[in-house]
Amino acid sequence: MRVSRVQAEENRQTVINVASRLFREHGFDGIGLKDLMKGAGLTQGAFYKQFASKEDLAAQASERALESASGRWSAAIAASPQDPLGAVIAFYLSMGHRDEKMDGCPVAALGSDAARQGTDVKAAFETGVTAYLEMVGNMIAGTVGQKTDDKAMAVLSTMVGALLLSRVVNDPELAQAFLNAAGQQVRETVAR
Amino acid sequence: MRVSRVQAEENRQTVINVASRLFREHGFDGIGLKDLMKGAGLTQGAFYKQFASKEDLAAQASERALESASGRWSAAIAASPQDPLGAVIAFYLSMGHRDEKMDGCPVAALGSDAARQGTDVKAAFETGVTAYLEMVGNMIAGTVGQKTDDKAMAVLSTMVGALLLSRVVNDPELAQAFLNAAGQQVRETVAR
DNA sequence: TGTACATCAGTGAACGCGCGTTCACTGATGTAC
DNA sequence: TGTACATCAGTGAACGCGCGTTCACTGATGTAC
Repeated sequence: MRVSRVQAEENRQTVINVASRLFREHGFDGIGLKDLMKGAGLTQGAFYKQFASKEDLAAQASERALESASGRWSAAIAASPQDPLGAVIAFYLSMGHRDEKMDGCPVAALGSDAARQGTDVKAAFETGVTAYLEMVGNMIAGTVGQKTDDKAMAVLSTMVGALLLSRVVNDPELAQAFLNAAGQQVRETVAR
Repeated sequence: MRVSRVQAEENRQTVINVASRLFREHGFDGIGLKDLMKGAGLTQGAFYKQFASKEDLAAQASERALESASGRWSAAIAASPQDPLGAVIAFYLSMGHRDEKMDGCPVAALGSDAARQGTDVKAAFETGVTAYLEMVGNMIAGTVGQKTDDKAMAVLSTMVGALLLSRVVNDPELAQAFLNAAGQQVRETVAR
């Protein structure tokens, strides 16, 4: 039956939020519309009243996931003004983050998938990644030497790569070693 | 009809080789057994005479992809004994590599997917990644300071992350900037 | 070496299933007067 | 403010399709003598 406009918009946002988590956990191809809608307390038939296609939702969910991840970075930075880099490293390069894809970095969780998607999904990632870069750039600004932008891109690359590598191996010790080595290099890069 | 044992083994290897390329291009969930077998000149019915399941093939194809990628590294290193690092950076952190997933690094192409797979696929990645690390470690051995293992892990993380990031954005200039920034940082890390 | 027979890699159709998408219908919401 | 009607978010079944897997069958290969 019909539902108020406010309720409909709320439902729409819930679907996007749920999808941003379930896509990160199972991949774009690893979860169907039926389960995505069920996660939001709706049935699959309602899907096409809100979204043009599954790929449309994938793009909006990617955007949401990246916003949410940005929020975690800025919260960590704001909470530790004396050592923002340490705070970011502590949550991003942790075994907890490795084992929790659903609420973690979308680039590590969905990067390989996103590379195969269309322009809209990549646009969402591009916007999100640019926001990450700005945040990282602000965090490390003031250091001398090499351009801040380059440093920010290198730092982000190292952190994303280490998290991804930590997830594709079984051995927790090797996973931890990647996270540690990346944290050390990031500190050195920023201090350089 | 029946085929000689030699031919059967040859067919099996062809399927693994084809799968190692098509999985990298489309993801584990993005291509079906019918197309994988067709790529090897066979029909889908023959699949279960050679493999226990699709996941079994995924594990073997992952192993093959990582071996093939390792071969490219060692070839680049062997071809440029005066500047092995430069040779590795030149092919790995290039727009050509960004645009060619099928023959490229399996960690960037399938890492997010592999993180969701079972123990066998991750074991293949772990073995391959360990081989990568040994090669990188040998390449940068002799440098002073921080442990070689840590440097190798940091270098690999940076390169994988930069390639992945270069692929999730639409803008070729931003993609190129990630590759450049990563190359620069890798050189500095190794020289440190 | 030659013959008879068992083996089994490969074929192609079929299985049940879940996918993304469409659609007729429902009934509360929103609008017009 | 109250009434009549149009709108449309959500339901649940159905669509065609391709998926991973199974299976009866084929006929060349490999083996036993």
